[in-house]
Amino acid sequence: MSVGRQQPGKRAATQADVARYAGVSGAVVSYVVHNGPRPVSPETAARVREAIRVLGYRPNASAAALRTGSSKLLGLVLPEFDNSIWADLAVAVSDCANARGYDLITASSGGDVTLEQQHIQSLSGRQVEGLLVTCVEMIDPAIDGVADIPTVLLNVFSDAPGVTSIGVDARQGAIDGVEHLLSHGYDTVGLIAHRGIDLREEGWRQVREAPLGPIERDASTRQGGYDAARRMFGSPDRPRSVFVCSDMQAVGCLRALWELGLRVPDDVAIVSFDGTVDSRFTAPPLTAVQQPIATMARIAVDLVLDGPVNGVHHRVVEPTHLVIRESCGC
Amino acid sequence: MSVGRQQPGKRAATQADVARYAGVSGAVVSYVVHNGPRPVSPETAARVREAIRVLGYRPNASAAALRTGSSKLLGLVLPEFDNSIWADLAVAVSDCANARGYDLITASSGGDVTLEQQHIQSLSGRQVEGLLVTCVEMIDPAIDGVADIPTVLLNVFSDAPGVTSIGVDARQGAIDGVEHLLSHGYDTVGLIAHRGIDLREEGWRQVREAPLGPIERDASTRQGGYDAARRMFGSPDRPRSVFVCSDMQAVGCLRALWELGLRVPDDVAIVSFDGTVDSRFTAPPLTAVQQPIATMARIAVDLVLDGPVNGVHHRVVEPTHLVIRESCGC
DNA sequence: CTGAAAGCGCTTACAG
DNA sequence: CTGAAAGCGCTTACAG
Repeated sequence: MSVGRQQPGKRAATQADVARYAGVSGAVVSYVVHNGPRPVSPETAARVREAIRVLGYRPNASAAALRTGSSKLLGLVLPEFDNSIWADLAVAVSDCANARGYDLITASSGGDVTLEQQHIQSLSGRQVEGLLVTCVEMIDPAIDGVADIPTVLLNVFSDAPGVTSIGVDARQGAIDGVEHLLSHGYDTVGLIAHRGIDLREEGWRQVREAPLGPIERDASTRQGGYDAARRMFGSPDRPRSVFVCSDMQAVGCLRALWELGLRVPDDVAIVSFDGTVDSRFTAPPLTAVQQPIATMARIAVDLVLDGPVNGVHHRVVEPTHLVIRESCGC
Repeated sequence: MSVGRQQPGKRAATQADVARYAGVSGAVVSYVVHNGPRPVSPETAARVREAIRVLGYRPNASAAALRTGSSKLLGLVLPEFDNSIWADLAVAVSDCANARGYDLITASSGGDVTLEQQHIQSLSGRQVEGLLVTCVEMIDPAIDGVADIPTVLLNVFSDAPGVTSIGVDARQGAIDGVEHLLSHGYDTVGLIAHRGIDLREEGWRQVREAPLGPIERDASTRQGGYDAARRMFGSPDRPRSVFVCSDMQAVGCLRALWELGLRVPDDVAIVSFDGTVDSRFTAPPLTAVQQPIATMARIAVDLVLDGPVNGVHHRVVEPTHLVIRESCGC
């Protein structure tokens, strides 16, 4: 059984071990591992490859990184993991990174600016070649002090000079979602919002002069959406429809409505924001303003790797896309 | 504005830069950064700290890793990310790692054994000090060849000598879930299972001599659960209750039942396996056999870091815990 | 086509 | 309490 061969304390083979075994110099080992930059005769290359196989040699990435200054590592900092939108982003970024030969270190700040700052410092110490940061706060001082690392802010709308950011037009997305509900003839559109400032909330306010309905703010979690919905729909003057600022909150909202015996979309119509896989499998499936996560991930990775990034104000805004499912009553 | 200070091309400060600025040797810089192992006078230390601050010095982790042989990096390989149970595991492992001063590189194999193998090789090249692997196959040859890295298999039930693994008693968990349904007096208990061999399926079979109900196998995703449920509950001889082998599949199943106009638990009672946060916020919330993910993550991290691990057959089995919610009809 | 050697940025005995 | 120096394992001009 192959796994049985695991033994404790075995020292990893080095380039020098391979060179000795194959009777060549370390340089040649490097040449065959990287297929260059100098040519190697087929016979020698074969001997080296055999030695690599026999000794189980894997080049020490730290040594290579130190020598070349290239760690082949990207860093991703997220507010939290327990939210499909960030989990989706992590997957998408990881895939893009891998496709370009990079590994990804992901760190979650739990919404704590201090922790976020620590992670960024730690990642920069690891000489990551690019840093993707989804800030806890709109513009975050933590990205300061890592000026030597190409950084892009994700899902944040910074107009600061010298900062590159990418995100959707959340205000317009919210407007699209709210107007879709209005187009169904619902007289009121409540809002379940995040805590803190949010362009989605601004979008909702902007659709009409007068408020469209009640607003409840809570955490961007299932529980937050649940609590907000219990408050909003527990009273008799509940709105006829609601725009929810994240899929996570919408999942909690759906659960609250179910408990209250309110049917979706018959009693309450819902449109949510994010369009993660969660929104496709609720009952009923959620009509949602979809963020193009995969596209944003790809652009962000390309940006940090191919720049220009730092010191350049570059602001990529991707459009959202309303996906009609059943929760809106279409 | 602090972020405005980002400039392109700035070279990161090195230990030598700090030493020069503070008028000390590199050794002293190292001593104050690590608070040892040699003492430094308070005045000198203060000067060094000032230099570090001014120059924005962050020690090069690659150089330190190369010198000490300790990368302070852990590796986690998962089948896929788009499943709450793995996302939860990634969070839990990341937290444990961070608490011990380690960063985590997470790689997802997408269920592909070749890709899994590549990731393991890549991670081992990065000199990760521990490797946590959730195998695509029950016992995986890919963990071979990295004998110098402490490795533990997660959520896998290997009796192979020389392999350390940790997971729940899935067979017993399934038995508990199925028996709970039977205790409600339901005459049939269907099974929505994973593809491939699965101890949960064995547990379900083991409860009675005769089959308890129909079985449908599909992917461990929301879509897989949805498809399986459509097949199982689309026919008139549908079971009165069902045990679903993962929360993801249960979410899809709930959606299918909703489409078919079947109420939970009145028409169909459900118990699922995993107990992730998803199971708490479905409508109705799912009674579930809960895996102690945080506990397993902690034990796994402690094992790879404090061993003994490789070459030792050590098999940690954690109990599951049935969490009663509403989908079972209690 | 191949080898000897420098140097990436650290940490840590060793000497003072 | 501090410094000079070796060496971790690579990659890459440079010389042959």
